[in-house]
Amino acid sequence: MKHTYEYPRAALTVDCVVFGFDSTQAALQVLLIRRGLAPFKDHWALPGGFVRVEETLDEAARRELEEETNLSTVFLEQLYTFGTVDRDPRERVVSVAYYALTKPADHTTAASTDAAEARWFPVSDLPPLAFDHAEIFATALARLRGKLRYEPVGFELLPPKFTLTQLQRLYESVLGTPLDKRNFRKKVLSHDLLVPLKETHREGTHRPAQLFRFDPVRYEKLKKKGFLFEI
Amino acid sequence: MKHTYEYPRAALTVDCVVFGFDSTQAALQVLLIRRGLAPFKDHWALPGGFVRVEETLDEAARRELEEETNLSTVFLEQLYTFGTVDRDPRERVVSVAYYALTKPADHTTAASTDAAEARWFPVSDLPPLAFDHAEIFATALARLRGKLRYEPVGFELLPPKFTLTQLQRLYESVLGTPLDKRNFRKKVLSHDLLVPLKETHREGTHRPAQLFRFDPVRYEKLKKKGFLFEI
DNA sequence: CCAAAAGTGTTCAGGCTACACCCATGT
DNA sequence: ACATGGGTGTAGCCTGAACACTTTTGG
Repeated sequence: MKHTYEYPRAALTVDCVVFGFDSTQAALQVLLIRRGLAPFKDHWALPGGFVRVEETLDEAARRELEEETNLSTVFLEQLYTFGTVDRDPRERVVSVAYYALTKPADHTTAASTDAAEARWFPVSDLPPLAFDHAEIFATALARLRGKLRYEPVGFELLPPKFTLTQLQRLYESVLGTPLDKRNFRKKVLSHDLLVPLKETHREGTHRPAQLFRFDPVRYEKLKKKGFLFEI
Repeated sequence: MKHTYEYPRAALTVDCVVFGFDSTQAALQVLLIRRGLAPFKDHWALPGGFVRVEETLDEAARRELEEETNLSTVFLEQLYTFGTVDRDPRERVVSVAYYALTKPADHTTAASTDAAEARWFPVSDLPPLAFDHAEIFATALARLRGKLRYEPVGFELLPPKFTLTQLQRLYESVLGTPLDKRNFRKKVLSHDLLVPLKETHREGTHRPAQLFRFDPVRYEKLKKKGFLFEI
């Protein structure tokens, strides 16, 4: 069935910048898919696709994420809308970009899916991207950096149980600067949002590390009182 | 001429939240237009309209602003894209919202224009708005509050020459809290971004106030060195 | 001389930075 | 016993908050 309008209309898509964190390599990563069709056939691109007329933008982003990368229940937030006229060579396409944060547990399921090839790349070493996806990615990374400083989103990138060193490595690789161990620990613990568990993380030939979990309930309470995370 | 597509497409619009500041009343204001057509006929709404297929989103926002309110050369930044399915009763409409900051000099020209009636309203006393424009406005105000704390955008709302008291009143009415006069002056002057002029602002029966201007060149230099405004 | 807003410094407390050593474990 | 990362405290500095009086003008 065809659809006819008085004036020409832009096509509307969503694109997602999906971040993941590899604790063993202490590297921030992005999920890309390889395009099977022209234009930019065989190039790497952000997962995304057309917005259906009966779904919201958020729903479209979540649907595409699930279809293309098999990820669900991730942190997802709208980023920016890209609307230069020639960003797609075929026709006018306006894209609402989102960024997503995923926990490592979801990673394995992510790669093993769908028709298109999906792969994690370290943000420090990305392949050339299709369309204006490099610009979208840069915007997302800048946003993640800003967000991480003021809101506790870092936990979205770690497993439910994590060590303070893992958290510090995450902050360091996102912000791109080394942080002082003692000051970092003092600061994050001072917020009283991390609950120490009765377990430890043992790995390698050294003292085991205390495991913590993030307390989202307590965070919601603090937020209502006009609280800033600030690290 | 008709335009036909394989799948139904959402219409794409831009809407602008235009802020102004009335120094004499120390009140933050928003520019609204009265709708001449259904739906929401005679309701107040944000200025905005359809995005043409050959113009970028930024261009569309600027064009609508000029057509509907006769404002040009204002600070304009993309805010958020609103895409719930039923936000427009007629059909699916996705709206890219912008917010704009205008200097008082532009205000007079703003009201006296175009077919539709345009008026400034204090943000503390808005009429009911059409569509989901109340939500868009709330998002814009929150964004302006955040932005003002970290970037020197306040000057976009003041005339080129202004007094420190005017600047303080602006901050107070946007942030919604009274500020300490001495601390405020110390802080803003410490950034070294305000240039004292050889003129004073005389008004009423009291000591005249020093006039300042903002130094955007110096700001650009500082910004490159990773500087934060922070007030 | 009175009313009204402009302009100006100091003190105190709390947070940020810098910094070095002992602890628990596996081999 | 040694190698490896885990874990801890303090002192100086700087920044933010609180706070009251003098100055300049017009009427």
